[in-house]
Amino acid sequence: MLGIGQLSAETGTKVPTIRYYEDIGLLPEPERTVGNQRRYGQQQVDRLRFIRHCRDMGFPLADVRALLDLSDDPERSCASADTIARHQLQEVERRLASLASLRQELCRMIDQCAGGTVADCRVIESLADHAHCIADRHTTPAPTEQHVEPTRRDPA
Amino acid sequence: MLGIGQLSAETGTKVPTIRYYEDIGLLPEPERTVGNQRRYGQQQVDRLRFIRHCRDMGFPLADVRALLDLSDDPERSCASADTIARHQLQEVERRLASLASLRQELCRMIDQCAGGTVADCRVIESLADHAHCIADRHTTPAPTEQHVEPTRRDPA
DNA sequence: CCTTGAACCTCTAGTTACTGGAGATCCCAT
DNA sequence: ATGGGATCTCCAGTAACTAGAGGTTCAAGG
Repeated sequence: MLGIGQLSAETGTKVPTIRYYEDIGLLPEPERTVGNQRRYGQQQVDRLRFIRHCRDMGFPLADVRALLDLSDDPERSCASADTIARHQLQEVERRLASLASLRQELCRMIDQCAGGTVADCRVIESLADHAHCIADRHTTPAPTEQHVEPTRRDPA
Repeated sequence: MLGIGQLSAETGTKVPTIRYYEDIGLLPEPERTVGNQRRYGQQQVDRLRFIRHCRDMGFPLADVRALLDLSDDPERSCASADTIARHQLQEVERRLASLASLRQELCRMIDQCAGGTVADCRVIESLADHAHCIADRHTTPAPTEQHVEPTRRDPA
């Protein structure tokens, strides 16, 4: 049986995060010592690792929850798991595309900056230059997108 | 002079967002009608467009604030604008790289799923399979990274 | 056996960048 | 004068944690 600190070290999850997962019902309430401290068994360790791996893959917690439900019931068809994963892949590809074009614009911006004062700085100027994005904006009613992936830690 | 709704339409910014920018001091308090309603002039329109464009480029609001300060004072050197932009570019490239590898893993996961029940689903299995990420985790103390870009709306 | 200090407990509040709703008020056209 | 849409303020909620205060508990050393 591990204490919360050990579980934290074992899975690379911060202690408050573990308690947070418990709060929102992703992790079941663990056993406690007489002194009210949490003790975790192997099952919990595995479950938390599953969660973390999902998060590393960019799945939002709602998806993680769905995937956990699925994995809790091995008899069910895995079709939904597949669907969730495919959806996530699409999401990732969408983001890749948008980041790529963003990169381009940033590069262009930076390349054009010759130094000097703000008055003739291309970076500022091209940020102030908006014609195209306004046009885009008005031609596309834009189904507002919300979800963002947290890149929660930096394994660099 | 525009009302807040017109400004909203003009810049593709939701009305509450405009008020929010005012609250946090990105937009100055506008004039008001006798009836206490906001009226905006061209300057404000430009400023809001600048902000939106920055946001579209993925700059966090703190950076937007810095860029606005710079553009308010055209005599200053544009070096800091350049620095901010370069930093943002790095950030974007970091994210691109991480998304690309994520994409790979998702693809691999999905390709291996042959259907059937959860018991032999590769998606679930490979999410449960954690050996490598744990290893990674322990070799890199990881300066926890925080900031996340919100991709605030979807011009797709 | 007792003490000390690290690890643990709960609870609250803060982060980023908005978004949504309630309930009241205003503006403009008919 | 009136009706309805736009606007006002304020409060709360979103995702996914993170941080701090102030108080216990555990394990090792003396």
